[in-house]
Amino acid sequence: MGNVIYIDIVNDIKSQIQNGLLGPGDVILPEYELSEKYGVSRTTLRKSLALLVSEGYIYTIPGKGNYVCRPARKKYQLDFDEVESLNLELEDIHLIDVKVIEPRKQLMDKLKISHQDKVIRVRKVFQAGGRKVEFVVIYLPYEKGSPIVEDVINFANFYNVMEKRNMHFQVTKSLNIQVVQANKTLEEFLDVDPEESLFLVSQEIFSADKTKPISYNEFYIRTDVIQLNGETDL
Amino acid sequence: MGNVIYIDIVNDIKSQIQNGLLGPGDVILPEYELSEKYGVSRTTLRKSLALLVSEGYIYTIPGKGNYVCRPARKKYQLDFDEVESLNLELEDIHLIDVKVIEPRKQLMDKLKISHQDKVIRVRKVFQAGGRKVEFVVIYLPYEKGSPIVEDVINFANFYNVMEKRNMHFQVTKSLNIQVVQANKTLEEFLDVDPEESLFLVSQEIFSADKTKPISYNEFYIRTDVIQLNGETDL
DNA sequence: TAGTGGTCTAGACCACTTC
DNA sequence: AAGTGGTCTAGACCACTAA
Repeated sequence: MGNVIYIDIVNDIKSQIQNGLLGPGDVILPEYELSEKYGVSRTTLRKSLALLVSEGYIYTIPGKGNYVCRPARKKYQLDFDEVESLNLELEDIHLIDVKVIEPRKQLMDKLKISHQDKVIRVRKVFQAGGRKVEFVVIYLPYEKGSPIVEDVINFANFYNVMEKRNMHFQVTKSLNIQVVQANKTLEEFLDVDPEESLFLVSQEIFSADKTKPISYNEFYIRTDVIQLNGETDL
Repeated sequence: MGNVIYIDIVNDIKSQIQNGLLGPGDVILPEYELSEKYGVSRTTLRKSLALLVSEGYIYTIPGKGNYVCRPARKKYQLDFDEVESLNLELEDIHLIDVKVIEPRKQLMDKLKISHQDKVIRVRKVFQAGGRKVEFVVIYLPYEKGSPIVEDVINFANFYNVMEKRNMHFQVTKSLNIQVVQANKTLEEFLDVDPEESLFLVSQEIFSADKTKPISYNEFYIRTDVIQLNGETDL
């Protein structure tokens, strides 16, 4: 009984779903009947339905009708940033090396490049709390004279690179989170014990249309300096 | 140049933002001016703006105007389910015990209960690939005669409990992901080596309005049987 | 062919911000 | 008081689905 009609309608339909009055897969009354039932215009009624769709309660099949979704809420909003997700304040970023390398199979796959193409590899170590906490490897497809490499070297995270270059919202990113055992490289650059467990977050950055890979990154993080949080989104 | 006007407008404004023609914090033209500029009704124009808001490109201040967001895309859509996120097919669920316990401080905090309240603790072990891979601890506020306990015991994940009880979309959940060292309990029930690293996913389940805690759960998972994936959402 | 959702209009009234 | 976004209407035409 708020003062906004379309919200009232949303809540009414929600409660019908929650009470089991409307079960998963059921068809909802057609829009014009609903608009009559609630005594509102079809436009307003459709605004309510749009909200219910965006919140995952119903889905629409054009030409057929609106249907109740089955409950499937496994989605969480996760926040990850290679710098800001650390529990400690970053004290230093040390550049290990920048090298043009020949890609291995896995990398060729990730960056969608061929055997002849070259890749720029940037490796860094982040220091916090008086010790090395994160080992970062950034892979970029090699393009002659591309100025982005310098930015990647100089800035802590890709967000800053984007901001500097005025790249707004042009990328999509994906993450893979796992735990791996330290290898020789990690022992050397991160000062960890042999076979110590480390968080490995692999990140792929694409152009907005998901066709052109921009970068593939690996973040090896000490397990005691990071925890990730997620929340269901409405 | 599609055949849907409001999508064209969305793309036009998007490209203005991406080209830097519209910078973060800038005010967009007022709605009635935009509707004139594009030659559409204000209703249609507003549909475009609503889309841009939901995709994180702009935000609105009522009575003032629409503003361009600063780029801040650290959000990922993460999928987690205590059963389906495993790399292996689940073979067996073994119930260890069900016990009414007195809550410690941390648990009192999580479940928002007092010192006198009791808590039901359910512990299970999941088996896959011929070995124990996941140790599950479920905490529920004790309510006399609550039938939910039985469901929690019998079903593999909370999703199934919800489905059986016709609880549709009534909860919000949050996750915390970290890596912990095995303790005596884990050594015993999960057959892991002393101090072996384990994924720990802590899950809080609330009522939809986030006021009433329904359950607090801990999932200890062998690091080699799980990896989590996230993707930026548009 | 009838029913459904998808798009769009032209205009109305309101609440809030700013001056 | 003027300008802004928020809500709502009553109707139109279209594309798709199903019988």
